Amino acid sequence: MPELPPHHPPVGRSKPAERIRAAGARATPARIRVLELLTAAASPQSHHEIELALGADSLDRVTLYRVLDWLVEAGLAVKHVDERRVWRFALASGGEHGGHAHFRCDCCSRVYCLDVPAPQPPDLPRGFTLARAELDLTGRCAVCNRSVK
Amino acid sequence: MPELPPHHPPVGRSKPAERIRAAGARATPARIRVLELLTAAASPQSHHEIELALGADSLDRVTLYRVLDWLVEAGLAVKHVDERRVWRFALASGGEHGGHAHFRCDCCSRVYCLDVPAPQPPDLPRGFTLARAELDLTGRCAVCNRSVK
DNA sequence: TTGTACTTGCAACAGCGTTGCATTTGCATC
DNA sequence: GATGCAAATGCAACGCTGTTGCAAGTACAA
Ligand SMILES: [Mn+2]
Ligand SMILES: [Mn+2]
Ligand SMILES: [Zn+2]
Ligand SMILES: [Zn+2]
Repeated sequence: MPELPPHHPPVGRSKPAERIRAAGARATPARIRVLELLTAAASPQSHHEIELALGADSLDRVTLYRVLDWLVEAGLAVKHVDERRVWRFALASGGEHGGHAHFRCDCCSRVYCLDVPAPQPPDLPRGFTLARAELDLTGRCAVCNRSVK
Repeated sequence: MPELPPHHPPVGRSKPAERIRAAGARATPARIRVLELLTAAASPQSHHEIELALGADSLDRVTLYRVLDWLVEAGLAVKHVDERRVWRFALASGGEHGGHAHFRCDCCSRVYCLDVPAPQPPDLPRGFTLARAELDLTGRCAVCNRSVK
């Protein structure tokens, strides 16, 4: 097994196992596989989509929920509800989906990353604290529009 | 019972029963009460909140779901999921909550109407059609911030 | 290699919403 | 005002997404 190179890549880009240990937890197969999968994903993934992607030798349902929750707690992932009341998970801001807007298809529920910058956070009433400001776009995607032409 | 005045008010503002019949359905007590309630509501309401507001002589749970769904189908209301994966209902765009942004508290899940104009809808990729563009703000509200001081 | 706290898997559960079906009711028509 | 019927309701059973409790297994520090 090769030595680590003298200079590690930045944490946000290091290997899954390292990133998990850096967050103070054990690098288990479950966490590694899920983190790899989210890293490769082109859009936010639902629990169900991840289960399918993991294939036959999937994790236990509950374990997957716990892995996903841990990734969020650890700051490695973010989760949002989609218009079907399902959580969708993506790498956290340092990762992929922090700086741009997303489009959610009402019909197929797919999520698309757009080349639209995140909106300017507005002033809030006294006493409020902002965690997140997102431009939320919904409608029908090209795929669905074609099939109902 | 007094006669109708010679000029009706515009449909969007007429009495609940009229608005319901104008949408081609029967003006039942269930629909009238729920529509009145949404008209008076200061922010988008969940199924549960509406049940509580209706009080002891509430509707059947399922009937309330069906009334709410009908209101949406008929274009009289809009529904969105909140961060707890619960549907929230508000009068449709002609109504109250079309022209401004909302703040959702991650802690208590309340929805606040803000004095921030709705965002400019951006250009979408070819083949996509936009149904809704919303500025989605989340964080902690003043009430929750006070109680955890 | 060993010990232990952290993870996992399984079963049971909970919340929110939906479906099927028998009964009731708004309202168009007479 | 009475009549008839499609539309709306109430109730029970169900489904999907996510959670909790607990015994068994495992990563990794020592
Ligand atoms: Mn994205
Ligand atoms: Mn509003
Ligand atoms: Zn689509
Ligand atoms: Zn709050």
